[in-house]
Amino acid sequence: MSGDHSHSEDQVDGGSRFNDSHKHKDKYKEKEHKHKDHKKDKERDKSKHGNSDHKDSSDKKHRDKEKMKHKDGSTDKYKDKHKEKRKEEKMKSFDGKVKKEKENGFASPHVKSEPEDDIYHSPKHEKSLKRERDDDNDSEFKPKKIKTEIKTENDKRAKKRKPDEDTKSKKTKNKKGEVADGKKKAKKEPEEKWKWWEEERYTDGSKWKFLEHKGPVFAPPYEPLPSNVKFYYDGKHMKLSPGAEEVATFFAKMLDHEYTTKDIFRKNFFKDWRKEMTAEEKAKLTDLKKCDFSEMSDYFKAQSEARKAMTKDEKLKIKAENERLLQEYGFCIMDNHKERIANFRIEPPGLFRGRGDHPKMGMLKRRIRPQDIIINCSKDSEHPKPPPGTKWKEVRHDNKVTWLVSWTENIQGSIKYIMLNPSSRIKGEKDWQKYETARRLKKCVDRIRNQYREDWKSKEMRIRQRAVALYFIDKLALRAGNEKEEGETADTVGCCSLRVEHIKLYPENDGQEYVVEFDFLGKDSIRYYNKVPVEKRVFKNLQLFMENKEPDDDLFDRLNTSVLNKHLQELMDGLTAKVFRTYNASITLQQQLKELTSGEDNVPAKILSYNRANRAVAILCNHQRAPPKTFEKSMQNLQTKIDAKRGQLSDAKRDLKSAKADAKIRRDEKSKKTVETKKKAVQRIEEQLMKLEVQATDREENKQIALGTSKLNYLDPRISVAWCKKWGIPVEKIYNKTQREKFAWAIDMAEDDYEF
DNA sequence: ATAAGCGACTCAGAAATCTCTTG
DNA sequence: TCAAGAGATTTCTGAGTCGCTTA
Repeated sequence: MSGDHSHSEDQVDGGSRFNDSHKHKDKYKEKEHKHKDHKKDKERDKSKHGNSDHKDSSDKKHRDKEKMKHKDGSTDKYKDKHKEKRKEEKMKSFDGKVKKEKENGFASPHVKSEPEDDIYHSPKHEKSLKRERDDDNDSEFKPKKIKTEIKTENDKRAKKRKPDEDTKSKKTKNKKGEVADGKKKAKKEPEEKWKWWEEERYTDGSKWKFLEHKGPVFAPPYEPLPSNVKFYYDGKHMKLSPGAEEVATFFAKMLDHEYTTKDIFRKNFFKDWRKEMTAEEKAKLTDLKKCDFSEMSDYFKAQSEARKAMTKDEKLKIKAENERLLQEYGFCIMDNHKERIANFRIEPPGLFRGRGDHPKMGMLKRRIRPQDIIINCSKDSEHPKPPPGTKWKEVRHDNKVTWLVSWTENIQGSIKYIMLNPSSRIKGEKDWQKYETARRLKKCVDRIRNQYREDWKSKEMRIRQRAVALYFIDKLALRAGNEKEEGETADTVGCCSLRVEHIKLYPENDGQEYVVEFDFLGKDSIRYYNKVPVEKRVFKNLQLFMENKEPDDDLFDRLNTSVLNKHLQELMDGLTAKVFRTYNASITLQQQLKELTSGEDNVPAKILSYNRANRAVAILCNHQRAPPKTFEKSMQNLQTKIDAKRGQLSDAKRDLKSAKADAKIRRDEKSKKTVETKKKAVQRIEEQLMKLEVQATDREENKQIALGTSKLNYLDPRISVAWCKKWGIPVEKIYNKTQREKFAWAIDMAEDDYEF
C-alpha cells in the first residue's frame, strides 16, 4: 500500500494487516501514517505533472467501452497480437541483446569513472567509451597466477581503472583515511578492501574466469544413540535398526514443535520413516501414535543443556574448530580475489519443514553424499577432493553460472546451490545493478502508469487484465505470482495468480468508494490483508473479471507472469514485475526519510525516523514476523526502566533546585559549580529518558513487522548512506557489520546528495 | 508454437548462536 | 562479579521470480 492507497486509518498502519499490533495512540504514529498515505500520492502526482487529472477524465470519458465482457478480444486477435509481438521481440533481440549486455556491463561503474562522478545521480550510461574498454578488457583477462594476489589490487582490471581513479582520488582517499586512522585498521583491516565496484564488469555473460574452492562440508555422520536411551512402541521397549533410529531421532528432536501435531506432517513422516525400517520393524510399527520418542527427546535436551554448561575451554575449542572449518572451506578464489562463501555446509538430513500448509511437510530429507554433488570450478584450478573412498557426481567448469556446488534435493526435486556471500563481487554487482534498473524505472514510471490507465479501457480483456494487475503490482507492491503446481506446495498466490475468492469488492465502504479487500496467503504463507480504495475503472474491471466465475477461478484468467513480463520488457529494457517492488520500496524510503527527519532531532530521534521510514517500506512490502514470544515482557521491562528513569529525573530536578537555592544564598564558587553539575545531571537523565522512550515507541511499532528483509533486499543502500552522511549519523547505527560488508559499494560511493 | 519444466538466482522468516546488559 | 536473560546477529533453508530449453 504505497501512498495513495491507504486513506483509511486501519489500513495504513496495517492495523488491518497486522492484527492487533499498532494502537496508534501516539502522535508520531499518526503522523507517520499520514505521511505514508499521501506521500506517494503527492509524489506521483507531482512527477506526473498534469496527469493528476486523468483519473477523472479517464473515468468520465470512455465509459463506453466498459461494456465489453469476457468474450471480447477474440482469441484470434489475441494470438495475432502475440505473433506480432513475438516478431518484434525477435528483431529486437538481435541487436537488443547486445545492447542490453553492454549496458549492464558497465551501467554504473562507468558513471563512476566520469570525472564528475561525485554526482551519482548523474546522467548515466554514456556508453560508447566504456564499451570499448569492456570489450578489450575481456579478452585481456586471463586466469593467471592466482595464489599470490589474493590481496592484490593490481590485476589488469584494476590497472585499467587507474587513470580514472586519479580524478576521483580525493574521495577515495578520504574514505580510506577515515578507516585508516581509526584504530580499527590496525585491528582488522590488514589489507585494503578490494573495491570491485571501481572495476570493469564482464560483458560476455561469463561470471568469472577463475574459480577454485575446497568443495562442501558434509553433515556429520549419524551417531547412534547410547543403549540406555530407549524407544518404546505400544509401551514396550524396542531396539531400532540404525537407519530407522536415525529417522526417529529427527522426529524426536522436533517433539516440542507444533509441526509434530499436524496430521500431514505425521502422515508424511511415518510413511517415509517406514521406508527406512527393516521388514521386521515395518511389520511391527504400524501406528505412529503408539511410538514413544520421549526418552530420545529428553536425551537431546540433556545434550543441549550439557553443551550450554560446557566450560569455557571446551567452548573455545569448538569455536576454534569452527573457525578452522571456515578458514578452510568458507572461502574460494574467484578471479584473483579471496571471497567468502555463503553456505559451505551441506544441509543435514532431517524432516522437511514446509511453511504454511505444505503438503510435503514431515517428509524425510535425505542425507546428501558426495556422489550427489556437482562441483563447479575452473579447469585450471585445484579441484576439490571428495572424501576418501567417494566420488563427486560430476565436476564441471561452467563460468556462465555463479555457483560452486550443487545437488538435487529429494523433496521437491529442486536444485540447491552453494554460492558466494553477499559481500562478494559477484553478488554485489548484481545487487547494484538491481537498483540501477529500479532507478531507470523511476524515469519512465509515469509513462508506464499512464499507459496502464489507458489500458484499463482496452477492448481486449487480456490487456485490461494485464493493466489492472500491473496497477496492483505498482500500487500495492504485490509479487508477480507465478503459477504453481497444485498439491506440490502450499497454496499461496501473488498478483497474477489471485483467485476470485481472494478479493471482495465494496462499492462503498466506511465512507470510501470502490474499495477492494484483499485477503490471501502470499509467499511463505504470510497473510496479505488490505482494504484499498481503487479507481473506479479498476473497480469496474474487477467486477467484470469476476463475472460468472467460481471462487476458485483465476481472477486474471488471461494473464500469467510470463505474458506480463514480456509486456514489461517492451516498456523498458530489463523491466519485470519485481522491479516495481524494488522501485516502490526505495522511493518510499527516500520520501519518508525526507519527511520524517528533522534537523533539530538528536541522533536517537533521527534513528527513530529512519526506522519509521524503513517500517513504512516493510508495511508496503508486507514483511511480517511472528511477534517475539517475549515481546510483552520486554515491553514491560522497558516501561519499568522508563518509570525508574522518570523518578531519577524528578529527583535530579529537585536536587538542582535546592542547589540553586543554595547557590543563591551562598554565592560562592563552589555552590555555583554544584549547580552546574546538577544541571548536567538533569540533562543527562533527560537524554537517557528520551532515548528509552524512543526505544519503546520503536519497539512497539515494530511488534510484528520485520525490517530486515526490506533493508537487505529492497532499499537502495545508497539512500541510507546518503541520509547518514547528510545528518551526521554514523553508518554503524544503521547497518551492522555484515550489512556494511554487503553494502560496501554503496558506503564507498554514495555522497550525501545521492538521489535514488 | 506453446506450455511445461528446469535451472539459477533473489528474497523470506524462523531458529540457532553470539554478545551485551543488567540485576 | 557473574549468571541469566534480552536483544542482536548469523545461519539456515524454504519459497519465490524469471529466463531458457525442451517436448
